[in-house]
Amino acid sequence: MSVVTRIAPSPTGDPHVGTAYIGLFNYVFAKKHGGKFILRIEDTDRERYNADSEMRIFKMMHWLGLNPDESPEIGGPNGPYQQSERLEIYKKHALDLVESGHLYPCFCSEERLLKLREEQKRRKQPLGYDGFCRNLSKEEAGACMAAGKEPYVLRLKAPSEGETVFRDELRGQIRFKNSDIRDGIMLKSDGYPTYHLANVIDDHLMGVTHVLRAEEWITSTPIHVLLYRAFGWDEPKFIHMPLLRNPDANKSKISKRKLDTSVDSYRDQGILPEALINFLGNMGWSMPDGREFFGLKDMIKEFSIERISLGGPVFDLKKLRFFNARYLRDILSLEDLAERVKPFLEAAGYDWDDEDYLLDILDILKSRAETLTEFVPHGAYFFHEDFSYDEQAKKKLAAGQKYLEDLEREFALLESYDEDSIDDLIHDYVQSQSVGMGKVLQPLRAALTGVSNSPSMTELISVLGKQRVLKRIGRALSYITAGLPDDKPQKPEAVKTGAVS
RNA sequence: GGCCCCUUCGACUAGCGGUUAGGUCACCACCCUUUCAAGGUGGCGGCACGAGUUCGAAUCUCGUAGGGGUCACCA
Repeated sequence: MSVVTRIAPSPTGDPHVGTAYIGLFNYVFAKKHGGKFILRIEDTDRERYNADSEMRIFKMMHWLGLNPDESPEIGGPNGPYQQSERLEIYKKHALDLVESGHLYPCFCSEERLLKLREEQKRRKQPLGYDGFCRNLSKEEAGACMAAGKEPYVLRLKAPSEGETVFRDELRGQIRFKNSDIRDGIMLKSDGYPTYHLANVIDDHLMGVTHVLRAEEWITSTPIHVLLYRAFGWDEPKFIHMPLLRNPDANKSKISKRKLDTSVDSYRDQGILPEALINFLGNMGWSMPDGREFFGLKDMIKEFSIERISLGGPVFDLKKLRFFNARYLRDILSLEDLAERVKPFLEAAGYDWDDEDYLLDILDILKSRAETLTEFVPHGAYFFHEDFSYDEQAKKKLAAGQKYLEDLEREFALLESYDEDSIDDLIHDYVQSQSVGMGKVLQPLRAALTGVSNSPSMTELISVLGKQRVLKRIGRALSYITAGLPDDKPQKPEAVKTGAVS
């Protein structure tokens, strides 16, 4: 049997990390077994529908490398892949179930339902439909329709006795008493199906063999099972993944209010898709050999659902950033890194003479950045000559005037401008002055960067090049003696972003 | 509240009857070092609890507790 899985997001807002998470496992599971991965859009809630969101879901999947084999974008043999375009299919199947007595029309008004719910709450009874329309005869139903009691809905006629048992591949048998299964609405009065109906019909028609979805669906699985059986269809295998959790005390289900759940937002913050995938791959799953760094291909190679753990994993930003940092400094090639960083630098208004200069900069900056965006503040002084000096730097400059004057001369005379020569020059000079390295290098750092923390001076001097170095020392010296023409108090942020007034 | 699921360091996890309970993030210390990182070394810290099964339980069973999910004309 060939494996078919699917991700079925609802386009109602920002592309969600939960979609990415479940999408990842569906994708990997399908590919592991040489099967197909389908992207289906569940847009049956026209109140919350958002066309922009749908586009962004497609983009997210591509960005993450979770490319579906069938989708609204690329089509496929079992389309359409947007549920809003499958209304006739649902209607036909729903009517079949009415015919066979598994679904029944319900004419109850919203007011009655509301009242019923309040009454149940007041009496502390279990909530749910009371079956008022459950046993209407055909004649009575017809009379209701004739009396203009439309629109009406179609409800599931859940068995009142016995139990519904199904198997979760990770948890084993799960049983529900049928009396606990409510007569839920399957077809809404606007002609759209609810999740349960649409999901079952589509999964069957699209040949889905394995339903990997979040644990929150376990309680509605018996409804789905009842539907499969009512249709006379084989059930797929159910695999319920643990729920991603908020990092709060209780570890509640991941939510927008407590955590940034937008994949787009992480992308904009400079998180790499590889890092996000890798991070998500470690949530509730582990490599057989304990490896923590792996890509999609590795995960496909080693994947098995037996290694899924069921405790809900907390979505920990710190660990995500750690993964991202590892990709930035150790896993991506310098050239690859450059391509990823460029859009962020360009957006900040930076430009550079040549590619090699950029590569050099990234090489010495990459162990200091956890996200792509951090290259912008960290790299500010590489791209502008008119940076300001922060308070620390100003103090260092004032204390180091003599050293700067000497070094300006020394560097001007330096013939071979490479790291070794620079290193020698500095060491010789420091020795000649009989002072600590810091006494000399801190003012120099201030002069070259405007800040008091930076990469190694030798690297910096080498990467900046002789011209810039001399120019900057000169500028610093004139600042010391005269103050810069625009020597206004600078906010630290101004330095960070590279913006100079 | 009913029903369902879950439970190993603060977080992510390894473990699937016999281990000094291992690794990673975070945190702390030290080393390296001109500063900031990175890196190296070490440290802190855990089997929710109680019974039972067994020669032997983190691992199996039951109970208790705790947490989560779900009870919509949302998915």
